[in-house]
Amino acid sequence: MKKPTLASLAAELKVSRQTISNVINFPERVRDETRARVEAAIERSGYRPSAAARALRNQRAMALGMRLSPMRDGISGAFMDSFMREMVVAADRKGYRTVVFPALTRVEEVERLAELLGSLAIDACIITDTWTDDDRPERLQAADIPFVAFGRPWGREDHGAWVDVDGRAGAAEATRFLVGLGHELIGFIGWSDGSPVGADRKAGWEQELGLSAADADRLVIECDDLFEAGAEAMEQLLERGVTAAVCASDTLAVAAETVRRAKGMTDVAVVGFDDTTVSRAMGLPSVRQPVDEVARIALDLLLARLADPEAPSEGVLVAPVLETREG
Amino acid sequence: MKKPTLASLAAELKVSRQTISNVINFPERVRDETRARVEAAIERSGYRPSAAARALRNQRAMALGMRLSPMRDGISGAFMDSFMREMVVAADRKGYRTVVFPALTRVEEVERLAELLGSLAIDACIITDTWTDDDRPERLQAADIPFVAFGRPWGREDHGAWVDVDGRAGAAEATRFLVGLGHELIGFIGWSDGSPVGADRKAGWEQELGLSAADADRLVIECDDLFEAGAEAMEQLLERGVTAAVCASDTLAVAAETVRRAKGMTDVAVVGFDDTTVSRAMGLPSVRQPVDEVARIALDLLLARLADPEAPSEGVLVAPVLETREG
DNA sequence: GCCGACACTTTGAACGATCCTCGGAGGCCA
DNA sequence: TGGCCTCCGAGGATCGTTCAAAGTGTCGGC
Repeated sequence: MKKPTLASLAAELKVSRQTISNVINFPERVRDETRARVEAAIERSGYRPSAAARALRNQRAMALGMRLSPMRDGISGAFMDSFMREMVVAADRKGYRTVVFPALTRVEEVERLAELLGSLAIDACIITDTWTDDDRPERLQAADIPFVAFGRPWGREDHGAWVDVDGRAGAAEATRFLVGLGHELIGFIGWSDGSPVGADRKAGWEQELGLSAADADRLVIECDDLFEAGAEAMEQLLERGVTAAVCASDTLAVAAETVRRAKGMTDVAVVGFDDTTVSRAMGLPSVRQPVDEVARIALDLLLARLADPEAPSEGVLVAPVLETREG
Repeated sequence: MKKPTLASLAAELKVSRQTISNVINFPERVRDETRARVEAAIERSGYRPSAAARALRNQRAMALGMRLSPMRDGISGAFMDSFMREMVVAADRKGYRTVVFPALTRVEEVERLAELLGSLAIDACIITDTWTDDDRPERLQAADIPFVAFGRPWGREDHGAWVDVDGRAGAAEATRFLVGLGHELIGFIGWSDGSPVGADRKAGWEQELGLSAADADRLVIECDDLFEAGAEAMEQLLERGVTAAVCASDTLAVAAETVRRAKGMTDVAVVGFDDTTVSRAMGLPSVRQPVDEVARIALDLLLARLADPEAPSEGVLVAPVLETREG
């Protein structure tokens, strides 16, 4: 028993290929009785349209490409994985498959995407982890590769379509939460890697407290996004009299919280970022990035672009949510 | 400037399509001079063979399918993600793309795979997280879907091709390591979910110590794979006089280590499982599953199966490595 | 000078789905 | 009854690649 095709099914049912094709793609064009008969035959035979033939004929792969983001250190490292999950789910709902591929550098990423698009294996792509002066957007535009970015155009003019989470607002909300708990000296533990995302979060904290530059400097510690470094940073902040800390990641927050617990300081509070399983398990407040919403919006932007390549590209900023772990 | 195809390139170079095809697929069939000319033209024009047309003609998608494993709790949750990474890298090296898709249940996973295979979007698949009485292997066999499993056939007879890591040997090695450090009362913190993987690791510890059933019971605590539960378990083990603990995961091990540090017990030791970034950062010994090797072997088995569907299926057990964090 | 051997190269025919054009059946109105 | 329109379906052409088979041209041997 060979795999059924449009032609074989058509011969069997004594209708034309076109009729079956219509049943699948434009059911309203076919008479009810015929449609029912064809649908039954499709069901019975287990016929599945060949994605390859479709792609060839329609010049549409119905697939999206996405680089497998490199392994990250720390507890928050799984964050991009969860975004990828949501992206794949969203694409799936719209009938798009997702092709993942490895790449060591941004340049290689763009090369691979060009290859996949050129060979009609994907129609468009999603890029993540935009950075200051990231040149992928312009490379992709130059190569005519439709894309959407998770991450805004840090220091760029035109950047194509993008979605991002307002980290500044999230950090500000976390800070307000701590102020609401009665804290007055609230520190910030951030990243020392020059990440624009980290700078944005720090800005939210700073803005909310309206600190003088000198005070801000005293209350900030920037370090690697690692457990040990975070613990060290918390020790230092506590020595400086701080009673609460906003952290740029859950990795740092979990470390800070561990220090707090070790010292039994029940009047000290910590807020993290990314709402990871670990902070959730520890009952640690954390700023959640709504990845599902981000993925949905990103996909909508991408599909809009595919539908009308001439349309101007948009950027969307999504508000994060502080999970306070209360009631 | 449209996208070049075999035919357009051939016309431009005044050679036939087949010649260009040969340059790409069987370079030795083409005269050196012609080949050089064609290669230059390919380079210059940026020609890329259409994956869709190839798949259609060859009835080979040159792609593998893999379910996006559901989000896991805990620090070790990222483990399957790292396996997926290695799998994608290995496939890529052999010229295979990887298509990922979501699925809520094992049954849905198999359905999606059948659909992808039927529509010529993939040629084969990889399944992970095999469980006691997992019926995916037989479903896949019934549907004639080539596959390889990461995970052995727990309680099954014929299971097709598989690769797994010898968790029992890993736990035994961890235990030997602790014995070598002079520990005599070594406990085990495991999972309470009935996982065969967990049982295997526990068996390795038990076997190495040659305990009586009563003693073993007293030295084992099984709980959820969560930080809080692991910390609680460690507290209890310490009360029972244990001086070292083998843990079924890094999540539990990090929790146990945190308890140890909080109590300042420098003569107590903990060993984890999965060699995650967190345990690495804490300098905690951990049993590493060589995912890259597993992925390579899994892919080899899968490709062998595709090359010769009649060949008997194999199972391979890979030895894990204890990372002692010493010099 | 003819033949076969050999090394390349070309041509036609698939792979399976969809677009496009066209034809037949039936209904409606004059 | 004839003309016209609508609704469905039929068949050819097409997407870009590769296989199979047939076609060129060159050379040596007899």
